[in-house]
Amino acid sequence: MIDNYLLEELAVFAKTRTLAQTAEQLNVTQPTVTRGMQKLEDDFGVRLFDRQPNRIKLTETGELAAAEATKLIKLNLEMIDRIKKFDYSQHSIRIGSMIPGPLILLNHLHSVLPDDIQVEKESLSGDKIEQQLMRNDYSLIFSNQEILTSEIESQYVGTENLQVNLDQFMFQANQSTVHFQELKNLSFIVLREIGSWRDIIQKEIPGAKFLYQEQRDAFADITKYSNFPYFTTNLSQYDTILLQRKSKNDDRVTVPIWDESAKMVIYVSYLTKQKQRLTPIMNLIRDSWPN
Amino acid sequence: MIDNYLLEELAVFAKTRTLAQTAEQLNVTQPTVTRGMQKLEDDFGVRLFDRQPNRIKLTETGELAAAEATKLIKLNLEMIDRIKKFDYSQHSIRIGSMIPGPLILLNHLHSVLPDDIQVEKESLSGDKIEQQLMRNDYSLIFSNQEILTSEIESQYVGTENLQVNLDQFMFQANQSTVHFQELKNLSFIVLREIGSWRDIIQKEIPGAKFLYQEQRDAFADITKYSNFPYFTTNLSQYDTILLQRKSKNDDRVTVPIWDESAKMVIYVSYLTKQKQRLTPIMNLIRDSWPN
DNA sequence: AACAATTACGGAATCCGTAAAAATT
DNA sequence: AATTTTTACGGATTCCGTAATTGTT
Repeated sequence: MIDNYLLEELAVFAKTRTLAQTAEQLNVTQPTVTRGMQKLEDDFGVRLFDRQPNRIKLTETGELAAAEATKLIKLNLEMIDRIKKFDYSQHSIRIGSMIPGPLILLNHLHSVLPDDIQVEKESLSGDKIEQQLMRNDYSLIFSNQEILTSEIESQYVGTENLQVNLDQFMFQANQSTVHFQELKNLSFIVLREIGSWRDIIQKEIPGAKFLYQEQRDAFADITKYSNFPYFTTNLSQYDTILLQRKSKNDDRVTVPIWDESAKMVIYVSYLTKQKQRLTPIMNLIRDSWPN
Repeated sequence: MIDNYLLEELAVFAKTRTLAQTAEQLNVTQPTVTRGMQKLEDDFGVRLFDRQPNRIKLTETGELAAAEATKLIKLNLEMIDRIKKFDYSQHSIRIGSMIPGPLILLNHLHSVLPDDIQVEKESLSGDKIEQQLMRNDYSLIFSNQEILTSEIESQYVGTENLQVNLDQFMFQANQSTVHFQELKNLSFIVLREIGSWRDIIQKEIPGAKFLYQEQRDAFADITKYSNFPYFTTNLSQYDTILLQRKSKNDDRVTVPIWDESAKMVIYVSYLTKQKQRLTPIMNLIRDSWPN
């Protein structure tokens, strides 16, 4: 078997093409790399380099070896990552979500959550839920997808309903519910990270304009000093930042949106192997869900 | 990155389940393995073992790490093998064949073959020609298959014709040619390693019996002291062992078999990348082919 | 003159084996 | 009593950096 530090030197050399730069990139001296490549040839029992007094280059075999070495190093690092993440998943629970709603609820439940498990929350993008579970990036992922594979399953946790907050003097604000159609051609302030909701509002409201805002506090400010409508959901009642804003004078009226596409069924997905350990927290969330 | 010798210790421990046996299997002492596994945990930054004063076992994370380690070691060894074989294929030519005919011709050409390339000959079984070329197990493989992939191609080299050697007093021996049908219910002596020919004679000659012989010299003896018919081909004229036998009194008559299935079209397959280097020897063989 | 690779030498880090200890079966 | 793991200590190997050499551009 061949030592990894030699494979790494070879892999770097294949990029830099000189021993000096290889040494620099690895924070060692040139003689170290020289000896390393000599040892590598000795270990392989094969010529890997064409040597001239002032120049060294890979043979064809050397090129192949370098390519293989690069792969092996990558695999080694990926293995370490897999193991660390698996270990982490054994005593902690990382929770991700494709939409912000469940994370708001989790923040609200923070004090009730068990102490022995550490809960982290993060917003996900892309539809790589399966991969992220399989890689132990997360133990629980909330989304509007129900997943069932040989190693993954999902549970229903609740429904999230979109609401729009309208200035009290707008005529739509006097209704008990509203349809997307009735919001057409309006301009809205929207937080950038709202996951799957973004596609929905863009698709369903004709002629609407959206002012996307990255930062949450800036978003709060803009809503305060303007009368643009903005969106919330039935989970927003647990949003502490939003509650602080509400307490100050927000003259908007919250109106539920009645369309089917404004109702999102939320599932939580997880590795079936971990079901037992995750059941309590999933039950807690489902039980705490509004309505 | 994690050193391979530690991964190997872990992989072996996962099999033996005790540090003592691990040490024995690796030809080191127990303390070495103890320290190794401690260092491994330290390098990973993760608990891999449940330890009791007299007992040590893998945690779940440890089991995963051991499985991954086993894979990585295997990949490392396979890589070394690949590189050695590739290197060998750069300055030597290994030649394999699915049928013995071309190898007989090659033996005969031995003195004419270039000296700077070393030619080895071996009989192959199975239909893994592509794999064996891709792995650089062989540079040239003779068979009755024409292969064309993105990296492999084949060339026609000649046709091998089956003949049967019959006792001169048998009525079929008086014909200039013979059909498989006319050989029905006879018993033949056959060398075990005749590759694709075996299926053909078994299929085409009704009610025939075959006395298979492993060793070539024993085969020669049996033919000498019996009058069972046996098979040759148009390439057998270059078979030195067979020629020696012929010179002594073999009263058999060689009769070509006329069926289409007794004519085998022979191709040589190789990596397209190596075409240029292999062309001379392929031309030599094709030019030396009888007829 | 500047640069790249190699060699020589001494030091430092790592890895290993022996011996001994601790605890279990 | 025998087995298994662990610790302590000293030695040996290996690996590295500095300095100097060779040869090229």
